[in-house]
Amino acid sequence: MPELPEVQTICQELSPLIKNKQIQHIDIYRPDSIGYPTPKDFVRSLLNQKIKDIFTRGKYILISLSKNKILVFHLRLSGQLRYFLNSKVQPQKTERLRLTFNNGDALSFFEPRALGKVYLIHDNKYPKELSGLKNLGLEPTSNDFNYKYLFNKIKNRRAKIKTLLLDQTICAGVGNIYSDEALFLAGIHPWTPANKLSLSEIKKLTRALKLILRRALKTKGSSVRDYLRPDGSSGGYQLSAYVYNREGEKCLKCGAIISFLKFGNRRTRFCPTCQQLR
DNA sequence: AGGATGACCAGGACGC
DNA sequence: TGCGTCCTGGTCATCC
Repeated sequence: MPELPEVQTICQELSPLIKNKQIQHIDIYRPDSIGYPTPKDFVRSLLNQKIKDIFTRGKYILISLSKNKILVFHLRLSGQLRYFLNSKVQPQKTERLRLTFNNGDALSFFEPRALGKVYLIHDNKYPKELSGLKNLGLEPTSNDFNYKYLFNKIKNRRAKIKTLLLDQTICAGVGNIYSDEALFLAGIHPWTPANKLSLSEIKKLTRALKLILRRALKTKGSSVRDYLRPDGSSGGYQLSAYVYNREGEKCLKCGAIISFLKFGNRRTRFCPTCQQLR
């Protein structure tokens, strides 16, 4: 799943490839992957635009264009952005959108499970389809995200800390992988009610989040199921994960068997020894 | 309002 | 092999 490190890796690697290129041709293979506006208006507004910059907010990838337009990708669970050099490749089964540039290269949006979407918006005006982007909290990698910020956001909340780490209005960019990893590193049980955490635990958790995300960024993200970098290569974080996707295996700290809990269809991995519920 | 739950979606894994 | 069923999870709508 693309979370902050994956999304930032995609952004970093695409940046030198797409900047200053002009969109010469647009193929929409699946119109309902266009979240806003209508596919017709999407094509009309996007055609012949030049790419100025690419940046990220939370799990969103934003590409700024001439005429104050911004192209926004949200990859959800399984979306991929791929860059093809001078491509004449036939459209593939899970390909949703392809932008072909003036030099023949192409940026392509793949989304096997069809939940991810692309939006074309004007400036910083967010249509209702993009309320998630408007309401994002701070990213744990930013300097403003410190233990005081986290404490203030969660001190009156009785919800499980795991749920609140996934709340994008609190921790922008954090998803299932890195919330599990950070909770392990901080020695906190994912089911702990947030208001029961001590200040020192919140400090620990803040440090753990920053450390994990930095490490994941260095290894170019986690390729567990669907995530790939724009050139099709894999990230490397999954090779050194503490708990994510390691249920049934031994804890790297204490040797206990990594377990998991479920809420809805989400799976939370943890070490029953290192992360005890008080 | 906060918290919990289910819907969305389709590929892939699994069982018979 | 082929078919059916289940699992997956970020976000949003819905309900209590």
